[in-house]
Amino acid sequence: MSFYSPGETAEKSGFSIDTLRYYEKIGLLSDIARNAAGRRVFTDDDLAWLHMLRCLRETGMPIAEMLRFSELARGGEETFKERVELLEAHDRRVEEQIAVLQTQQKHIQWKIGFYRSLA
Amino acid sequence: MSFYSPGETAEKSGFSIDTLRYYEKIGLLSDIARNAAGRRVFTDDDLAWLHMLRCLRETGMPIAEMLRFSELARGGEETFKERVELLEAHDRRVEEQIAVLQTQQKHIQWKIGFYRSLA
DNA sequence: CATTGACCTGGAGCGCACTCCAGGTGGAAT
DNA sequence: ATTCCACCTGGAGTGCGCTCCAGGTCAATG
Repeated sequence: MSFYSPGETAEKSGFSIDTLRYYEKIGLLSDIARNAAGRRVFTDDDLAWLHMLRCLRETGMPIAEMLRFSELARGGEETFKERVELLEAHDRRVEEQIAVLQTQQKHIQWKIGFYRSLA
Repeated sequence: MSFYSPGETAEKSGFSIDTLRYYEKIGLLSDIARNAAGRRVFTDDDLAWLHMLRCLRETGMPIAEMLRFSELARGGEETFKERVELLEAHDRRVEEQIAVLQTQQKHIQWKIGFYRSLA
């Protein structure tokens, strides 16, 4: 079990088949193997990479930046520093997002309490 | 200081003038006063409402749902229950968003550590 | 009196991230 | 043998939330 059809991959990665095709087309996925019939065959490595992409997407990284990260990931060790910098910058943005959500969530909860107190 | 020009309102609310006009047009803002020249005049109440809208937007509520909330807010006390339900449902989504961000942030931080350990 | 600048309107345009579609292929099941 | 299904391609379309534009008004400033 280390090769996956597009359907299986969609299920495991949480991206739709259309999205997988789209990601390959724009260069987020490279060197996806094909079988004799021209169909995509995904490996465990592809799945791991998709897992990373999912993590970045769910934390709001724009596709343009994921593209930059993919380019770096295709490079060798000499891109480690830049990859770390990119991820650290993103990590700070995620931190900020969480802080905003927590602050605003307090407002919402206060508002709920306010309505409750009047009802 | 209880009347504000569109420019001041944009500055205080964090929405652009274009967005304020758009929000009025689609019905998120109602009964915005005008001066003799036909220009918008915002009140402290408008600002408070914009603050609420900002809170909902920053926590990812879609405009369609904010519209629903505005309708309820234009209603009287008899809509309190529904408003609370809407806000509570949203609160749960915000909770979920925060959880996702925190989980994924751990992955990012792990990845940073991983690259660091190889460098 | 001319210019400037903030604002007005209706409507078009944009950026992002998909998502859908038409038309076709190739292998497996009935 | 034919039906079915998952998949293929290039390209068009979608939904969201603004953002920009042309052309105009009005009050204040130099």
